[in-house]
Parts: sequence; structure tokens; C-alpha cells
Amino acid sequence: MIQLSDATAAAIAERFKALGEPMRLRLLQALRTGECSVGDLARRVGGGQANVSKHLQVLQAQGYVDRRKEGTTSWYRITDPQVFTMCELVCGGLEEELDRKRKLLRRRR
Amino acid sequence: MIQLSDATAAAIAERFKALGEPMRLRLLQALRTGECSVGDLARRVGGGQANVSKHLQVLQAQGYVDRRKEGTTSWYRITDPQVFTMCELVCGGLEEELDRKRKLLRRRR
DNA sequence: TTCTTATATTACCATATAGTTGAATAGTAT
DNA sequence: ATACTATTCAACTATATGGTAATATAAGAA
Repeated sequence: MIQLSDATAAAIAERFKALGEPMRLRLLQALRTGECSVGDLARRVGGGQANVSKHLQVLQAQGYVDRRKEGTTSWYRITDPQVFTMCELVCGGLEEELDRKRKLLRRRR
Repeated sequence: MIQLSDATAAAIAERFKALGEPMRLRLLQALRTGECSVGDLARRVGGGQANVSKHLQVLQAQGYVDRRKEGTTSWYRITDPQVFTMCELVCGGLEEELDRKRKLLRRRR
């Protein structure tokens, strides 16, 4: 992390916030296998089409995905594969956190 | 990323969401040099005491920081240094994103 | 005891956002 | 032309959350 001016802190936070939503994480995972249309994604992750479209725009605004239009359909794809590195890191942290909580529970018995 | 059941997607999202807030990022950075009290942090990052306290609890709930009480003061410290790896990753993404936007602007002239 | 000091908690307000509905836009086919 | 499909946009509701103020709790000092 750098010095963190107000502007950079806000920019970094926006990038994290875009990943702080279950459906957006599912969309990213669905896109992991390759380019998908909005309709495909809505069917695969389960959700209204308009809602999926909105979430995809959030991901695009942060540069995680990119869009390509072909006729009436929009094809979205991952542009920043490092997002998965981040997910793996946060998953690792999750497991440690679960371990920590389990130990706390054991101590309290 | 794994299969992403509803529960795991929600848990991962919570972890990202905790980092999706400018003040929490500043708190983490302030803690990078070592253990700090709530009052110290409030002075260093600039913010009300109650607000800082609340944000620290969010970070603690996600296991990013831990607390140690000594008299009336609470000492917080980083428990998961990998959070900084994540920040570096997201910063890298930020720069790429800025580059991308700069190129788009250039193309439009 | 009373008076600080440090932190946490509660209640409240204002804003942000996820989700839905319906309309608008645009392409394609008949 | 109409009809159908795919997506986006706009408006709305409900909920979540950041910030603040006041209070509560707790520890130490005078």
C-alpha cells in the first residue's frame, strides 16, 4: 500500500467494494470459463436480467470485465485475471479466520 | 476461486466489503507500523472516536485486525498481513485501469 | 468520593445500493 | 410494416451502512 491520499484510498476502496457482493463474485466465476452474454449469465447465476446487467456494469467500471457488442447481445469477459488471485488470497484468509473462531469456541467449553 | 455456494460467496464478499471503505483502508495502513490505540488511530486517520471504533470492529470481525485491552485502552494490530498483498494487487489493477482509460481518451481525440 | 480519560454502545439521520418492474432502444426475422 | 429477442435505462422500494451525538462502562488520578 502507498501513502493513501484521500483520492487513492477512495479509488482502492471502490475496487474492493466491487468485489464485495455475492452476485458479482458469482458472475466473475461464471466468466472464468470464457466470454458470456448477459442472458447466459442471468440463467447461470440465477437472477433478474436487469440486475445482472447492472452488476456487470459495476464490474466493468472497475475494469474487471470488458464488453463486446454483437447484434443485440452483449458479450462480457474477464479483463483482469488477477481478480482470481485476490479471491484465492481472501479465501485463504477465510480459512484462517474459521480456524481462529473454532479455537475460540474450543477454549470457551 | 472455488465452486461458490451461496454461503461461501457471501463470506468472501463480506471479506472484500470490509476493505471497500476508505477509512478502513487508512486504518489498516496506520496499523502497518505497529499496534495502535483507538485514540491514536482517530487522531492519525482523522475521524470521530466512535466511528473509528466501529470501523475497527468491522475489520476485527473479518479477522484483519485483533484487539488487546490494557486498562481502558484498546490496542489494535494487524493479524493478517496478506491484506497488504491484496492492496498491492488492487493497486496494480488500478494503474492498469488508469492506463486503459487514458488510451480510450487518446483514441477519442 | 469526584474528576478525568479511553473505549464501546445506542439511537438516529442521511445516503447508497441491491433488487424489481416497466419502458426504451436496437437488432433480427417474418 | 409487425413481432420477437436481447439489453439497457429509469423509477421505485426496502435494506444496509457511514457518520454523529449522547450515553454507558470502566479504569485510574486527585
